[in-house]
Amino acid sequence: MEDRLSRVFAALADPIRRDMVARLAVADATVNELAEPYAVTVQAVSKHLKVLEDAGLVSRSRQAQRRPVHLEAEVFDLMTKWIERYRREAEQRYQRLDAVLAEMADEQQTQTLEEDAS
Amino acid sequence: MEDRLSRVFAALADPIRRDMVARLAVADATVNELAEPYAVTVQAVSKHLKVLEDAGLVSRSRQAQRRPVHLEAEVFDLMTKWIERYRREAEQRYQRLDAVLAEMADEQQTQTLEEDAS
DNA sequence: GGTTTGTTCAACCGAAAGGTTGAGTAAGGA
DNA sequence: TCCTTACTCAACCTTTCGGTTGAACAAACC
Repeated sequence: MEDRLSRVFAALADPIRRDMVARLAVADATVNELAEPYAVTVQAVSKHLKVLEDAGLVSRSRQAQRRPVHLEAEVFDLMTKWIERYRREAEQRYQRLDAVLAEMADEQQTQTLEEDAS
Repeated sequence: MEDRLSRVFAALADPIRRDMVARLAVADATVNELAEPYAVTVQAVSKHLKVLEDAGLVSRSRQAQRRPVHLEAEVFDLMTKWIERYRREAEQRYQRLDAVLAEMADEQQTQTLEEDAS
């Protein structure tokens, strides 16, 4: 799974990682702060952060022994663009189908009216 | 990974599945049609489709022996909403930081001007 | 210099993911 | 009825994932 988009989607497929992203949207946090609410070891959280970092979703600086984690909002654009593109196509197709069905209904009604008239 | 959002993100973390979604955005297709371009067996593609179906991204009907696959565009909203929510928060926070930095720069300049005046 | 705090690295484990082959089912066509 | 087409199920294999424990490193603190 080497490509960027795959890494980003995979990173957000985990509930703990999504929750960390949600919390990081509010404020930067250290590894220990992030680990606190979850029923897993701090090492596990450290691994989760590596996944998020490899996906480009977060960056880490250094502050004494602490490694504050910061959310990188730009990466979200990648996903949004991908999603919106295909959703739009699919919706347009759906609307075309609706149009075709409406046209067929119209024709049907015209036929019925002609029958009534005869 | 029982929750809906996790299943959707996980489903789209695979390049083959993302490509299938891209093609299904253009037109419905059967399992064999979908399998054709990839260097994997049709059974593997069948498994991929099950993943997409469990995530609610596609639905399947029946047409003689064929099982046409159809893209369900609504599920994309779930993801988009999630992404946009946290991106917006993170961006606002970034802009607040910008404002603080700008303010600090202003104060710095004011101080410099005062020093110049004295 | 030794200890505490914050974090990562390494080795391991069980479960799930993504692939295979081979057999089974379901429905049209000869 | 038999054959072919379209697809799924079952069993298996290998790699990755998410977790663990235990040790190591890095920087403050006493």
